[in-house]
Amino acid sequence: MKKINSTDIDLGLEIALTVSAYRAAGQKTLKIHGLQDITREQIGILLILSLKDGLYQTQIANILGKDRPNITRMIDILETKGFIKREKDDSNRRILKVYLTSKGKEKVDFAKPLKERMSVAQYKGMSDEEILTLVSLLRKVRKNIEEEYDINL
Amino acid sequence: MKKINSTDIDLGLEIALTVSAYRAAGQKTLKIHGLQDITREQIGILLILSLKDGLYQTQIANILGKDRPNITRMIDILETKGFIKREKDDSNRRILKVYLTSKGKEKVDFAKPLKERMSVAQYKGMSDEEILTLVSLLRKVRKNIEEEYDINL
DNA sequence: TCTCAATTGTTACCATGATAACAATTGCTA
DNA sequence: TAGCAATTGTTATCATGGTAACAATTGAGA
Repeated sequence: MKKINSTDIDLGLEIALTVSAYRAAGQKTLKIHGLQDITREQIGILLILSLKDGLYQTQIANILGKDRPNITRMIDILETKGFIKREKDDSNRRILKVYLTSKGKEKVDFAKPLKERMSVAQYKGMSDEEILTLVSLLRKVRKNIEEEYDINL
Repeated sequence: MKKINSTDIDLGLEIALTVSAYRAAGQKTLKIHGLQDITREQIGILLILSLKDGLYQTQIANILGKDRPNITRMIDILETKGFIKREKDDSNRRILKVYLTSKGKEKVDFAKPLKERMSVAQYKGMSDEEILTLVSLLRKVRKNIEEEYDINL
């Protein structure tokens, strides 16, 4: 039983390392299943659209916590590859609504079980209560930082 | 009181959003304090070296969970800006040991209190036990993923 | 000793994270 | 209604995340 002192912990680093693990796992999964034509981040966009098609770019950016320039770039790539299409909205000509194509729907159907596997694996040996505790504490830390530094993501 | 179901949570997204908050807070802090000549990630390297000077690049990469190409690039930048210097090691001519310059030490001395402020702020309203629980659960998730996907960071 | 695999740092390449600045559009308000 | 601020998407720029491939070096084993 190792004893940890909370002041010895670099929580930011711990979280960054966890993100690295997710990324590595995601990329390995894509490679194993032959999904070389798309990235983990791009699939994130397709997954969002599979839940709610026709979101416009800023909405996608907000959901995923990314900037608009990033979304523009990724959507460019996804459109070039034929996974999504952009459509102008007559009621507000500033926005571009984004829709999955049939090719995009196929891709997301293929990818969903892979994500599901990770969802299950990450919680191995953890109770439902522990999971909720983890998320709750994580959100608290995030809220603390956002308030202290006046950040609105 | 909102009731959350663990299957409704996208933990990967939660963690990614938390990282975004850290990044935004860090960058905002750097800007406010006029540290426009360096980034949060670069300061991370300086901080590591302030704890243990003379590490070689792969060691730094392992500590920070980054790839060697990334470290090469960042060290290039830090060396160009005069914050660190590389030195060959005669006992092993493959490695390059990295040392803080006096300019680098100044920078890290300036940055340390800023990091300290974030360390305190992030835990606002949390008990020591909660902090340890959070880290413990976070590490468990990371370990689960690393084992399931055979990842060695 | 010779050979070959592993390690270290590098380069090249692509995708993402982030900021600043811009045009087009919308909407508030004086 | 005229003007101006806010919103949306885009472009350009720099830094980081990640992979593949490479040269130099090291080290272990035949």
